[in-house]
Amino acid sequence: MPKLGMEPIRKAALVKATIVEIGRVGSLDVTVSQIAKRAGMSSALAHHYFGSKEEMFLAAMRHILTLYGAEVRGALTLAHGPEQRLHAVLAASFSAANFRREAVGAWLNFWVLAQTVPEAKRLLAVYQRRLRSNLLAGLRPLAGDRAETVANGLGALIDGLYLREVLKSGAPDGRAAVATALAYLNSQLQGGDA
Amino acid sequence: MPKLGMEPIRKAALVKATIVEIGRVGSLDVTVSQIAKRAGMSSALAHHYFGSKEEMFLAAMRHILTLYGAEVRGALTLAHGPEQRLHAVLAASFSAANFRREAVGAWLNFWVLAQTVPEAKRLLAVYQRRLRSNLLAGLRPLAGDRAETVANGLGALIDGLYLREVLKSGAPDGRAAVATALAYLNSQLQGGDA
DNA sequence: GTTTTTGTTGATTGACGAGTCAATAAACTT
DNA sequence: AAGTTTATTGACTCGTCAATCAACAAAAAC
Repeated sequence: MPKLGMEPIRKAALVKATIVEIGRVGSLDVTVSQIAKRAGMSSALAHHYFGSKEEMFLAAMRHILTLYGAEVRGALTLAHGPEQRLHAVLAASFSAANFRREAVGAWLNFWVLAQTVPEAKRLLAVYQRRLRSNLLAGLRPLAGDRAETVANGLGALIDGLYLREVLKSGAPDGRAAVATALAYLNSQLQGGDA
Repeated sequence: MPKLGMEPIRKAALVKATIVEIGRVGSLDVTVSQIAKRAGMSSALAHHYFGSKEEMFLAAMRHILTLYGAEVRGALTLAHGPEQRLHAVLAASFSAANFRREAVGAWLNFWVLAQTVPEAKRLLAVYQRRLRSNLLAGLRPLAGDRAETVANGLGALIDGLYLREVLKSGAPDGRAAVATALAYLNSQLQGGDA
């Protein structure tokens, strides 16, 4: 009973399942069969649509980055003025969605993947450039020619805070992370060159 | 020709080989045979001494953390006064040794491992506590009751800067990372609560 | 209405890998 | 010297898994 036009549906289901399985197992040691089963199809079909497991990983990574980008963009449309825009970026970075098991597993493992798979490294670079550009847009009116420096530090701080929240024992606390990042921001904006 | 007392020698060689192989492959997808071969013995012997691959990973992680701890301690003995002590911690965190392929592979993969292996998470927690305590010792004389807050941010910033240096395309630049961290520090110390 | 395209899977291939075991040998113990 | 402990490995077990293939089915095209 082959309904036509299944390809996008199947692919979307596989991408979703890939992310869920990576989160469940906590590593890239997931089998195509596991993924396919969760997506409700045979492993042969998964190979049919993606060709290889690595392609599935990369598609999953693209999806994660797309989701994050959409969240940031959504938050930005509601923000007025540089301060609010910066706050929106921070809030999106530490949103509950990013602390779900699937997202955490995806991010940590994609960092590992970026070491060896050039396309993964490229995708991460795209994300970092976008984050940087968003930060700069908010920072330039506030920090002038120091905007670049502050953006560098703030970008790294975001990643570092995320890592800590994710690896610590209790439940992650996005609000605390936002507060720490804002404290950094304020002191950089006040202090001048220091 | 079994010389006695081989156990510590073999174990040390295996730990070293484990770290090198993880760095070479860029993931935990290394086989015991690869590790054993690099350490100059049969895979059976590796199993004889460690029992399982996971034990090898954990021993390697302990070793990496020990090395890092030693480097920090070494830098601290030469430092006089809070400022120098803080600088020593930063310099040790972004030393050339930590940017070698093996160390990078180890850290990234241990973060992943910490998601699912409790002992790995415990070891990382130990490292973070030590880093925090070292930072606090330097910060308390300078920041008073804000030392805790600053230490939190600085610890996260260190991890984040490391991640960025490691994932970026060119050669990592430890000096720039130290500079960024110092800028954070100075503005936090000047600005007060902001 | 036959050929082509799209969807789908069970079965298979070919390879690899963690962990075990039996066997060998040298050193220490008594 | 007989027995025990330590060192060491080749061969093996048992399992897994990515990727391929042959085959079947339905829709679309011609």
